[in-house]
Amino acid sequence: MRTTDLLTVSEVAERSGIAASALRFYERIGLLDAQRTSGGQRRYERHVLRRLAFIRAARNVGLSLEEVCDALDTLPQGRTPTRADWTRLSHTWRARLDDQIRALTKLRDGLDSCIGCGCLSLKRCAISNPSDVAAVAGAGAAFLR
Amino acid sequence: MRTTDLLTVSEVAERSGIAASALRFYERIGLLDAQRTSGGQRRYERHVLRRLAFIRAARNVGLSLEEVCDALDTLPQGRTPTRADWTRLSHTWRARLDDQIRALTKLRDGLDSCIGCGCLSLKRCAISNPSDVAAVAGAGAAFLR
DNA sequence: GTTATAGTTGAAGTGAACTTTAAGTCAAGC
DNA sequence: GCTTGACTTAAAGTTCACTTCAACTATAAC
Repeated sequence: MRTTDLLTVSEVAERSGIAASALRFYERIGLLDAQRTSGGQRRYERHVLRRLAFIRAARNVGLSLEEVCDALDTLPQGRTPTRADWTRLSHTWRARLDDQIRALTKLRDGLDSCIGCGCLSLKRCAISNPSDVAAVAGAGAAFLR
Repeated sequence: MRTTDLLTVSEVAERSGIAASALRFYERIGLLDAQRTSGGQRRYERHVLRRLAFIRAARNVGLSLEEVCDALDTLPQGRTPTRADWTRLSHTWRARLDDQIRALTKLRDGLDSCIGCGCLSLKRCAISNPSDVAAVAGAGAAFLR
């Protein structure tokens, strides 16, 4: 095994928990960079692990890869993000999480009252009225697949 | 406009908020039934609106169409579901909603502590550790698209 | 130097949940 | 009875986020 400060694709895959094929895919859509050996193999700097953790966290929060791209584009290229950078970015997530939690809670409470009243009238029922949830869904984001 | 007790596909689409193409799709996968006119056009009974409200609510809660099929298959065919039927079904949803709310809340609180501590160490951070969320994601369900 | 393992590419495939298209048919109002 | 708008079908297309494939090449350990 090599002992440089650079990581191979399978090392990054294992450490990040993201499949090698996904790493190549991310590179193709411009979400991830890699150096190359003389033979053309990828070698990753360690900071990609943080970037990947960021990407995964963002995906968990319901952002699409496109949104992650946009978010990361607002970060300074090359330097480690400052606390201010991080705070700015995380505000988006925070708001999103709050919205999702609110919508789900409302859905749950609506469900409770349905059970409680036995109304069976789904079309008037809170749970079947998805306006709040729809507002949260945003532009085509897939959440928690 | 006709004045029978049956609804056309576009009427159902408008009242349910589900596109006509989706209604045809649902019929193809066995999720929805329709009578036919002598000429072959679909005519829906009014109770499909409740079924569709159910389907939409289930989708909002994160169930896949396959799961919705399974859920609806546990309901008695033909008769209006009783309160017991409804309670049984909604238990699944309730548990799911609780799980999702818990996971999202944990994620949000982890994010708060990241901002608070300025750690920037995403890989050790609660928000980048998706174990709880992953557990909620289930079998390929798309949530809040 | 040989060999096993890990890596490379572009292109095609996957699956969920639909939507769109094309070519034609039906129903309602006048 | 004719026109207009709504309806029908099967098949192909779409989007997202990847994965799989086939054919080939590089690297590391011995």
